[in-house]
Amino acid sequence: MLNSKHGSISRATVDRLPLYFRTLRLIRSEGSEIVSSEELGRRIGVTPEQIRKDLASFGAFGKKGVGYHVAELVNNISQILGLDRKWNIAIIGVGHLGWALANYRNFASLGFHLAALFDQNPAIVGQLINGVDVLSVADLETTITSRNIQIGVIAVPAGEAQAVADRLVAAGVHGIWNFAPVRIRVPDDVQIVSEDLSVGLSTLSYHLRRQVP
Amino acid sequence: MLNSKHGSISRATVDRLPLYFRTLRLIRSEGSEIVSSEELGRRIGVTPEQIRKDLASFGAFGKKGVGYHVAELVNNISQILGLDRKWNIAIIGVGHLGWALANYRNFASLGFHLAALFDQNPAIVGQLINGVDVLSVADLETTITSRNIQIGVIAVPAGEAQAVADRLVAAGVHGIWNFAPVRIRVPDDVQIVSEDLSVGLSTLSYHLRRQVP
DNA sequence: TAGATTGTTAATCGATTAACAATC
DNA sequence: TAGATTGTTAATCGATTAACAATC
Repeated sequence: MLNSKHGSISRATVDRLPLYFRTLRLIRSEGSEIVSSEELGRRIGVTPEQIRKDLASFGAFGKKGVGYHVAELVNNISQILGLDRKWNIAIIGVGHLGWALANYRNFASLGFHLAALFDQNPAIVGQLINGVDVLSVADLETTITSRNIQIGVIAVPAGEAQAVADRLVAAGVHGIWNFAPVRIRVPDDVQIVSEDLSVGLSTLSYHLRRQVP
Repeated sequence: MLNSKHGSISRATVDRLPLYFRTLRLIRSEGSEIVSSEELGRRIGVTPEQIRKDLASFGAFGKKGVGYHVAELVNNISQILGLDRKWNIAIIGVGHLGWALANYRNFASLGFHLAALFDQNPAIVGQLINGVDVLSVADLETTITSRNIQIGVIAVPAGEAQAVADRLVAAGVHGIWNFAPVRIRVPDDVQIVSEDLSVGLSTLSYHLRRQVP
Protein backbone atom coordinates (compact mmCIF):
# COMPACT_ATOMS: atom_id res chain seq x y z
CA MET A 1 0.00 0.00 0.00
CA LEU A 2 1.65 3.16 -1.17
CA ASN A 3 -0.88 5.73 -0.10
CA SER A 4 -0.54 7.83 3.00
CA LYS A 5 -0.73 6.01 6.27
CA HIS A 6 -2.69 8.56 8.24
CA GLY A 7 -4.70 11.20 6.46
CA SER A 8 -3.24 13.60 3.97
CA ILE A 9 0.28 14.42 2.96
CA SER A 10 1.57 17.95 3.31
CA ARG A 11 1.95 19.98 0.18
CA ALA A 12 5.58 20.70 1.05
CA THR A 13 6.29 16.98 1.18
CA VAL A 14 4.73 16.34 -2.23
CA ASP A 15 6.76 19.19 -3.70
CA ARG A 16 9.99 17.62 -2.47
CA LEU A 17 9.28 14.13 -3.81
CA PRO A 18 10.17 15.01 -7.42
CA LEU A 19 13.54 16.27 -6.17
CA TYR A 20 14.17 13.03 -4.34
CA PHE A 21 13.09 11.10 -7.40
CA ARG A 22 15.36 12.98 -9.77
CA THR A 23 18.38 12.74 -7.50
CA LEU A 24 17.83 9.07 -6.74
CA ARG A 25 17.70 8.25 -10.44
CA LEU A 26 20.97 10.13 -10.86
CA ILE A 27 22.53 8.20 -7.96
CA ARG A 28 21.26 4.94 -9.45
CA SER A 29 22.83 5.81 -12.80
CA GLU A 30 26.12 6.39 -10.98
CA GLY A 31 26.03 2.80 -9.78
CA SER A 32 25.32 3.24 -6.06
CA GLU A 33 22.97 0.63 -4.66
CA ILE A 34 22.48 2.10 -1.19
CA VAL A 35 22.08 5.69 -0.08
CA SER A 36 21.57 7.23 3.36
CA SER A 37 19.23 10.11 4.11
CA GLU A 38 22.42 11.94 5.09
CA GLU A 39 23.98 11.72 1.66
CA LEU A 40 20.75 12.24 -0.26
CA GLY A 41 20.12 15.33 1.83
CA ARG A 42 23.56 16.72 1.16
CA ARG A 43 23.07 16.42 -2.58
CA ILE A 44 19.59 17.97 -2.62
CA GLY A 45 20.06 20.59 0.06
CA VAL A 46 17.48 19.21 2.48
CA THR A 47 18.08 17.90 6.01
CA PRO A 48 18.23 14.12 6.48
CA GLU A 49 15.43 14.35 9.09
CA GLN A 50 13.22 16.05 6.53
CA ILE A 51 13.81 13.30 3.99
CA ARG A 52 13.16 10.52 6.48
CA LYS A 53 9.97 12.21 7.65
CA ASP A 54 8.73 12.79 4.11
CA LEU A 55 9.37 9.20 3.07
CA ALA A 56 7.96 7.78 6.29
CA SER A 57 4.59 9.32 5.54
CA PHE A 58 4.24 6.84 2.67
CA GLY A 59 5.82 3.77 4.22
CA ALA A 60 8.98 2.33 5.73
CA PHE A 61 11.28 2.12 2.73
CA GLY A 62 14.65 2.09 4.45
CA LYS A 63 16.68 -0.38 6.51
CA LYS A 64 17.78 0.79 9.94
CA GLY A 65 21.54 0.94 10.25
CA VAL A 66 21.88 0.60 6.47
CA GLY A 67 20.02 3.22 4.48
CA TYR A 68 17.76 3.07 1.43
CA HIS A 69 18.10 0.70 -1.47
CA VAL A 70 18.30 3.15 -4.36
CA ALA A 71 16.56 1.19 -7.12
CA GLU A 72 13.80 0.12 -4.75
CA LEU A 73 13.20 3.66 -3.52
CA VAL A 74 13.12 4.97 -7.09
CA ASN A 75 10.37 2.47 -7.83
CA ASN A 76 8.43 3.37 -4.72
CA ILE A 77 8.55 7.12 -5.34
CA SER A 78 7.71 6.54 -8.97
CA GLN A 79 4.52 4.80 -7.86
CA ILE A 80 3.72 7.44 -5.24
CA LEU A 81 4.01 10.21 -7.83
CA GLY A 82 2.11 8.29 -10.46
CA LEU A 83 5.14 8.30 -12.73
CA ASP A 84 4.92 4.55 -13.23
CA ARG A 85 2.38 5.04 -15.97
CA LYS A 86 2.04 7.04 -19.17
CA TRP A 87 0.29 10.40 -19.26
CA ASN A 88 -0.86 11.91 -22.52
CA ILE A 89 -0.43 15.65 -22.62
CA ALA A 90 -1.45 18.37 -25.05
CA ILE A 91 0.09 21.81 -25.33
CA ILE A 92 -2.21 24.65 -26.27
CA GLY A 93 -0.44 27.66 -27.70
CA VAL A 94 2.71 27.08 -29.74
CA GLY A 95 4.37 30.45 -29.18
CA HIS A 96 7.92 30.72 -27.89
CA LEU A 97 7.17 28.98 -24.62
CA GLY A 98 4.84 26.32 -26.03
CA TRP A 99 7.45 25.51 -28.63
CA ALA A 100 10.16 25.18 -25.99
CA LEU A 101 7.94 22.91 -23.88
CA ALA A 102 7.11 20.80 -26.92
CA ASN A 103 10.82 20.20 -27.38
CA TYR A 104 11.61 19.53 -23.74
CA ARG A 105 13.01 16.00 -23.65
CA ASN A 106 12.97 15.55 -19.88
CA PHE A 107 9.22 15.10 -19.84
CA ALA A 108 9.36 11.92 -21.86
CA SER A 109 11.71 10.33 -19.34
CA LEU A 110 9.12 10.99 -16.63
CA GLY A 111 6.39 9.22 -18.56
CA PHE A 112 4.74 12.22 -20.19
CA HIS A 113 3.90 11.69 -23.83
CA LEU A 114 3.31 14.71 -26.03
CA ALA A 115 0.11 13.65 -27.77
CA ALA A 116 -1.06 16.89 -29.38
CA LEU A 117 -0.22 20.52 -30.09
CA PHE A 118 -2.75 23.26 -30.78
CA ASP A 119 -2.51 26.79 -32.08
CA GLN A 120 -4.84 29.45 -33.36
CA ASN A 121 -2.49 30.81 -35.98
CA PRO A 122 -3.03 29.22 -39.44
CA ALA A 123 0.63 29.88 -40.21
CA ILE A 124 1.63 27.51 -37.43
CA VAL A 125 -1.09 24.89 -37.83
CA GLY A 126 0.24 21.97 -39.84
CA GLN A 127 3.85 22.35 -38.74
CA LEU A 128 5.62 19.35 -37.29
CA ILE A 129 7.31 19.90 -33.92
CA ASN A 130 9.19 17.12 -32.19
CA GLY A 131 7.29 14.67 -34.38
CA VAL A 132 3.87 16.05 -33.50
CA ASP A 133 1.79 18.10 -35.90
CA VAL A 134 0.17 21.32 -34.78
CA LEU A 135 -3.61 21.22 -34.97
CA SER A 136 -6.14 24.03 -35.04
CA VAL A 137 -7.71 24.83 -31.67
CA ALA A 138 -11.02 24.15 -33.39
CA ASP A 139 -10.08 20.47 -33.15
CA LEU A 140 -9.39 20.64 -29.42
CA GLU A 141 -12.39 18.74 -28.07
CA THR A 142 -12.39 15.91 -30.57
CA THR A 143 -8.64 15.39 -30.26
CA ILE A 144 -8.64 15.37 -26.44
CA THR A 145 -11.09 12.50 -26.66
CA SER A 146 -9.61 10.58 -29.57
CA ARG A 147 -6.05 10.75 -28.27
CA ASN A 148 -7.04 10.10 -24.66
CA ILE A 149 -5.37 13.23 -23.31
CA GLN A 150 -5.43 13.60 -19.52
CA ILE A 151 -3.33 16.76 -19.06
CA GLY A 152 -3.55 20.10 -20.86
CA VAL A 153 -0.66 22.55 -20.85
CA ILE A 154 -1.77 26.17 -21.25
CA ALA A 155 0.80 28.30 -23.06
CA VAL A 156 -1.51 30.93 -24.55
CA PRO A 157 -1.62 34.65 -23.63
CA ALA A 158 -3.20 35.54 -20.28
CA GLY A 159 -6.36 36.88 -21.86
CA GLU A 160 -7.22 33.57 -23.50
CA ALA A 161 -6.14 31.22 -20.74
CA GLN A 162 -9.44 30.89 -18.85
CA ALA A 163 -11.39 30.20 -22.04
CA VAL A 164 -8.89 27.51 -23.04
CA ALA A 165 -9.07 26.01 -19.56
CA ASP A 166 -12.87 25.89 -19.73
CA ARG A 167 -12.72 24.06 -23.04
CA LEU A 168 -10.11 21.62 -21.74
CA VAL A 169 -12.23 20.84 -18.71
CA ALA A 170 -15.38 20.42 -20.77
CA ALA A 171 -13.47 18.08 -23.08
CA GLY A 172 -12.60 15.85 -20.13
CA VAL A 173 -9.06 16.76 -19.20
CA HIS A 174 -8.23 15.94 -15.56
CA GLY A 175 -5.25 18.18 -14.97
CA ILE A 176 -3.98 21.53 -16.20
CA TRP A 177 -0.45 22.85 -16.17
CA ASN A 178 -0.79 26.59 -16.58
CA PHE A 179 1.93 28.95 -17.78
CA ALA A 180 -0.29 31.98 -18.40
CA PRO A 181 0.18 34.68 -15.76
CA VAL A 182 -3.41 34.67 -14.54
CA ARG A 183 -5.44 32.82 -11.99
CA ILE A 184 -7.37 30.02 -13.66
CA ARG A 185 -10.54 28.67 -12.08
CA VAL A 186 -11.46 25.03 -12.56
CA PRO A 187 -13.90 22.63 -10.87
CA ASP A 188 -12.72 20.89 -7.72
CA ASP A 189 -12.20 17.58 -9.46
CA VAL A 190 -9.73 19.09 -11.92
CA GLN A 191 -6.17 19.55 -10.72
CA ILE A 192 -4.28 22.67 -11.64
CA VAL A 193 -0.66 23.62 -11.20
CA SER A 194 0.50 27.05 -12.28
CA GLU A 195 4.00 28.15 -13.13
CA ASP A 196 4.53 31.85 -12.87
CA LEU A 197 7.88 32.88 -14.28
CA SER A 198 7.55 36.51 -13.26
CA VAL A 199 7.40 35.52 -9.58
CA GLY A 200 10.88 34.03 -9.53
CA LEU A 201 12.50 36.92 -11.32
CA SER A 202 10.70 39.47 -9.14
CA THR A 203 11.71 37.81 -5.88
CA LEU A 204 15.29 37.74 -7.18
CA SER A 205 15.01 41.48 -7.73
CA TYR A 206 13.65 41.88 -4.19
CA HIS A 207 16.66 40.17 -2.66
CA LEU A 208 19.12 42.04 -4.86
CA ARG A 209 17.48 45.38 -4.24
CA ARG A 210 19.58 46.37 -1.22
CA GLN A 211 22.92 44.93 -2.18
CA VAL A 212 23.32 45.99 -5.80
CA PRO A 213 24.03 49.57 -6.90
CA MET B 1 11.05 53.91 4.40
CA LEU B 2 9.99 50.85 2.51
CA ASN B 3 11.96 48.20 4.27
CA SER B 4 10.46 45.89 6.81
CA LYS B 5 9.33 47.41 10.07
CA HIS B 6 10.44 44.67 12.38
CA GLY B 7 13.03 42.17 11.30
CA SER B 8 12.67 40.03 8.24
CA ILE B 9 9.80 39.34 5.90
CA SER B 10 8.55 35.81 5.44
CA ARG B 11 9.42 34.05 2.24
CA ALA B 12 5.76 33.32 1.59
CA THR B 13 4.97 37.03 1.75
CA VAL B 14 7.70 37.93 -0.73
CA ASP B 15 6.44 35.25 -3.09
CA ARG B 16 2.97 36.76 -3.08
CA LEU B 17 4.06 40.32 -3.74
CA PRO B 18 4.65 39.77 -7.47
CA LEU B 19 1.08 38.46 -7.72
CA TYR B 20 -0.27 41.55 -6.01
CA PHE B 21 1.87 43.70 -8.25
CA ARG B 22 0.71 42.07 -11.46
CA THR B 23 -2.96 42.17 -10.50
CA LEU B 24 -2.80 45.76 -9.29
CA ARG B 25 -1.28 46.89 -12.58
CA LEU B 26 -4.10 45.13 -14.37
CA ILE B 27 -6.69 46.81 -12.14
CA ARG B 28 -5.00 50.15 -12.75
CA SER B 29 -5.15 49.61 -16.50
CA GLU B 30 -8.87 48.94 -16.15
CA GLY B 31 -9.29 52.40 -14.70
CA SER B 32 -10.06 51.64 -11.04
CA GLU B 33 -8.46 54.10 -8.64
CA ILE B 34 -9.32 52.33 -5.39
CA VAL B 35 -9.31 48.64 -4.50
CA SER B 36 -10.12 46.81 -1.26
CA SER B 37 -8.22 43.84 0.07
CA GLU B 38 -11.50 41.99 -0.39
CA GLU B 39 -11.63 42.53 -4.13
CA LEU B 40 -7.91 42.11 -4.70
CA GLY B 41 -8.07 38.85 -2.79
CA ARG B 42 -10.97 37.58 -4.84
CA ARG B 43 -9.11 38.17 -8.08
CA ILE B 44 -5.87 36.59 -6.92
CA GLY B 45 -7.27 33.76 -4.85
CA VAL B 46 -5.83 34.88 -1.51
CA THR B 47 -7.75 35.89 1.61
CA PRO B 48 -8.13 39.63 2.31
CA GLU B 49 -6.54 39.14 5.74
CA GLN B 50 -3.48 37.64 4.10
CA ILE B 51 -3.11 40.58 1.77
CA ARG B 52 -3.49 43.14 4.55
CA LYS B 53 -0.97 41.31 6.69
CA ASP B 54 1.53 41.01 3.86
CA LEU B 55 1.29 44.68 2.96
CA ALA B 56 1.32 45.80 6.57
CA SER B 57 4.75 44.28 7.04
CA PHE B 58 6.13 46.97 4.74
CA GLY B 59 4.03 49.93 5.84
CA ALA B 60 0.51 51.32 6.12
CA PHE B 61 -0.46 51.80 2.51
CA GLY B 62 -4.25 51.75 2.80
CA LYS B 63 -6.93 54.06 4.15
CA LYS B 64 -9.25 52.62 6.78
CA GLY B 65 -12.82 52.51 5.63
CA VAL B 66 -11.72 53.16 2.05
CA GLY B 67 -9.19 50.71 0.69
CA TYR B 68 -5.96 51.07 -1.23
CA HIS B 69 -5.18 53.69 -3.85
CA VAL B 70 -4.22 51.48 -6.79
CA ALA B 71 -1.60 53.63 -8.50
CA GLU B 72 0.04 54.46 -5.19
CA LEU B 73 0.18 50.81 -4.12
CA VAL B 74 1.63 49.79 -7.48
CA ASN B 75 4.43 52.30 -6.92
CA ASN B 76 5.04 51.12 -3.40
CA ILE B 77 5.22 47.44 -4.31
CA SER B 78 7.38 48.30 -7.28
CA GLN B 79 9.88 49.88 -4.90
CA ILE B 80 9.65 47.03 -2.41
CA LEU B 81 10.42 44.49 -5.13
CA GLY B 82 13.16 46.59 -6.67
CA LEU B 83 11.21 46.81 -9.91
CA ASP B 84 11.54 50.59 -9.99
CA ARG B 85 14.95 50.27 -11.59
CA LYS B 86 16.53 48.54 -14.56
CA TRP B 87 18.22 45.16 -14.25
CA ASN B 88 20.56 43.88 -16.93
CA ILE B 89 20.26 40.15 -17.48
CA ALA B 90 22.17 37.63 -19.55
CA ILE B 91 20.92 34.25 -20.65
CA ILE B 92 23.45 31.45 -20.86
CA GLY B 93 22.40 28.62 -23.12
CA VAL B 94 20.28 29.39 -26.16
CA GLY B 95 18.56 26.04 -26.53
CA HIS B 96 14.80 25.70 -26.72
CA LEU B 97 14.21 27.16 -23.29
CA GLY B 98 16.85 29.90 -23.48
CA TRP B 99 15.44 30.93 -26.81
CA ALA B 100 11.92 31.11 -25.40
CA LEU B 101 13.11 33.17 -22.43
CA ALA B 102 15.03 35.51 -24.74
CA ASN B 103 11.77 36.19 -26.53
CA TYR B 104 9.61 36.59 -23.43
CA ARG B 105 8.25 40.14 -23.63
CA ASN B 106 6.82 40.28 -20.09
CA PHE B 107 10.27 40.67 -18.57
CA ALA B 108 10.86 44.02 -20.23
CA SER B 109 7.69 45.44 -18.68
CA LEU B 110 9.08 44.52 -15.25
CA GLY B 111 12.30 46.39 -15.84
CA PHE B 112 14.49 43.50 -16.96
CA HIS B 113 16.67 44.28 -19.93
CA LEU B 114 18.09 41.44 -21.98
CA ALA B 115 21.70 42.58 -22.27
CA ALA B 116 23.46 39.47 -23.57
CA LEU B 117 23.01 35.91 -24.83
CA PHE B 118 25.65 33.20 -24.70
CA ASP B 119 25.98 29.78 -26.26
CA GLN B 120 28.66 27.19 -26.77
CA ASN B 121 27.52 26.07 -30.19
CA PRO B 122 29.31 27.92 -33.05
CA ALA B 123 26.24 27.39 -35.23
CA ILE B 124 24.22 29.55 -32.84
CA VAL B 125 26.84 32.16 -31.96
CA GLY B 126 26.35 35.24 -34.10
CA GLN B 127 22.59 34.83 -34.49
CA LEU B 128 20.36 37.76 -33.60
CA ILE B 129 17.51 36.96 -31.18
CA ASN B 130 15.06 39.63 -30.10
CA GLY B 131 17.61 42.22 -31.17
CA VAL B 132 20.46 40.70 -29.16
CA ASP B 133 23.35 38.82 -30.75
CA VAL B 134 24.45 35.50 -29.35
CA LEU B 135 28.02 35.54 -28.06
CA SER B 136 30.42 32.70 -27.39
CA VAL B 137 30.58 31.63 -23.75
CA ALA B 138 34.30 32.37 -24.02
CA ASP B 139 33.28 36.04 -23.86
CA LEU B 140 31.22 35.58 -20.70
CA GLU B 141 33.45 37.34 -18.17
CA THR B 142 34.36 40.35 -20.25
CA THR B 143 30.77 40.91 -21.36
CA ILE B 144 29.30 40.62 -17.84
CA THR B 145 31.61 43.45 -16.88
CA SER B 146 31.33 45.62 -19.96
CA ARG B 147 27.53 45.40 -20.14
CA ASN B 148 27.06 45.75 -16.39
CA ILE B 149 25.05 42.55 -16.03
CA GLN B 150 23.66 41.89 -12.56
CA ILE B 151 21.60 38.74 -13.19
CA GLY B 152 22.53 35.56 -15.02
CA VAL B 153 19.91 33.14 -16.32
CA ILE B 154 21.13 29.56 -16.55
CA ALA B 155 19.50 27.61 -19.36
CA VAL B 156 22.24 25.08 -20.05
CA PRO B 157 22.05 21.31 -19.45
CA ALA B 158 22.23 20.13 -15.83
CA GLY B 159 25.78 18.88 -16.19
CA GLU B 160 27.14 22.27 -17.13
CA ALA B 161 25.06 24.41 -14.80
CA GLN B 162 27.38 24.54 -11.79
CA ALA B 163 30.39 25.46 -13.92
CA VAL B 164 28.43 28.25 -15.58
CA ALA B 165 27.23 29.47 -12.18
CA ASP B 166 30.81 29.54 -10.89
CA ARG B 167 31.90 31.64 -13.84
CA LEU B 168 28.96 34.01 -13.46
CA VAL B 169 29.74 34.51 -9.78
CA ALA B 170 33.44 35.05 -10.45
CA ALA B 171 32.51 37.58 -13.12
CA GLY B 172 30.57 39.58 -10.55
CA VAL B 173 26.95 38.65 -11.12
CA HIS B 174 24.78 39.20 -8.02
CA GLY B 175 21.82 36.98 -8.81
CA ILE B 176 21.18 33.74 -10.68
CA TRP B 177 17.93 32.49 -12.11
CA ASN B 178 18.46 28.79 -12.65
CA PHE B 179 16.43 26.57 -14.99
CA ALA B 180 18.77 23.57 -14.95
CA PRO B 181 17.37 20.67 -12.92
CA VAL B 182 20.20 20.52 -10.40
CA ARG B 183 21.09 22.14 -7.14
CA ILE B 184 23.48 25.03 -7.73
CA ARG B 185 25.78 26.21 -4.95
CA VAL B 186 26.74 29.87 -4.75
CA PRO B 187 28.32 32.08 -2.08
CA ASP B 188 26.00 33.60 0.52
CA ASP B 189 26.14 37.04 -1.02
CA VAL B 190 24.81 35.76 -4.35
CA GLN B 191 21.07 35.26 -4.63
CA ILE B 192 19.72 32.24 -6.45
CA VAL B 193 16.22 31.32 -7.51
CA SER B 194 15.62 28.00 -9.22
CA GLU B 195 12.73 27.04 -11.44
CA ASP B 196 12.18 23.34 -11.70
CA LEU B 197 9.66 22.48 -14.35
CA SER B 198 9.62 18.77 -13.58
CA VAL B 199 8.35 19.46 -10.05
CA GLY B 200 5.09 21.01 -11.21
CA LEU B 201 4.34 18.29 -13.70
CA SER B 202 5.20 15.54 -11.22
CA THR B 203 2.97 16.96 -8.48
CA LEU B 204 0.18 17.18 -11.04
CA SER B 205 0.71 13.50 -11.75
CA TYR B 206 0.62 12.79 -8.00
CA HIS B 207 -2.78 14.42 -7.60
CA LEU B 208 -4.19 12.77 -10.71
CA ARG B 209 -2.85 9.37 -9.77
CA ARG B 210 -5.91 8.19 -7.86
CA GLN B 211 -8.67 9.72 -9.92
CA VAL B 212 -7.63 8.98 -13.48
CA PRO B 213 -7.81 5.54 -15.09
C1' DT C 1 -23.08 59.85 12.06
C1' DA C 2 -23.17 55.01 10.24
C1' DG C 3 -20.94 51.85 7.34
C1' DA C 4 -16.81 50.16 5.58
C1' DT C 5 -12.27 48.63 5.68
C1' DT C 6 -7.71 48.86 7.37
C1' DG C 7 -3.78 47.50 10.57
C1' DT C 8 -2.64 44.66 14.40
C1' DT C 9 -2.91 41.48 18.13
C1' DA C 10 -4.21 36.83 19.64
C1' DA C 11 -5.39 32.02 18.49
C1' DT C 12 -4.83 28.26 15.50
C1' DC C 13 -2.83 25.49 12.40
C1' DG C 14 0.91 23.25 9.95
C1' DA C 15 5.62 22.29 8.97
C1' DT C 16 10.39 21.74 10.49
C1' DT C 17 13.83 20.42 13.76
C1' DA C 18 15.54 17.80 17.57
C1' DA C 19 15.91 13.74 20.11
C1' DC C 20 16.01 8.97 20.64
C1' DA C 21 14.38 4.16 20.83
C1' DA C 22 14.37 0.42 17.57
C1' DT C 23 17.08 -2.47 14.85
C1' DC C 24 19.98 -3.76 10.92
C1' DT D 1 28.71 -7.05 19.54
C1' DA D 2 29.40 -2.08 18.28
C1' DG D 3 28.38 1.36 15.02
C1' DA D 4 25.22 3.23 11.94
C1' DT D 5 20.94 4.79 10.44
C1' DT D 6 16.08 4.53 10.22
C1' DG D 7 11.21 5.69 11.77
C1' DT D 8 8.65 8.20 15.12
C1' DT D 9 7.43 11.07 18.93
C1' DA D 10 7.97 15.57 21.17
C1' DA D 11 9.41 20.42 20.95
C1' DT D 12 9.97 24.41 18.30
C1' DC D 13 9.25 27.44 14.89
C1' DG D 14 6.72 29.97 11.39
C1' DA D 15 2.73 31.06 8.74
C1' DT D 16 -2.26 31.58 8.36
C1' DT D 17 -6.72 32.70 10.19
C1' DA D 18 -9.79 35.02 13.27
C1' DA D 19 -11.17 38.87 15.77
C1' DC D 20 -11.55 43.60 16.63
C1' DA D 21 -10.19 48.34 17.80
C1' DA D 22 -8.98 52.34 15.10
C1' DT D 23 -10.50 55.47 11.80
C1' DC D 24 -11.66 57.13 7.19
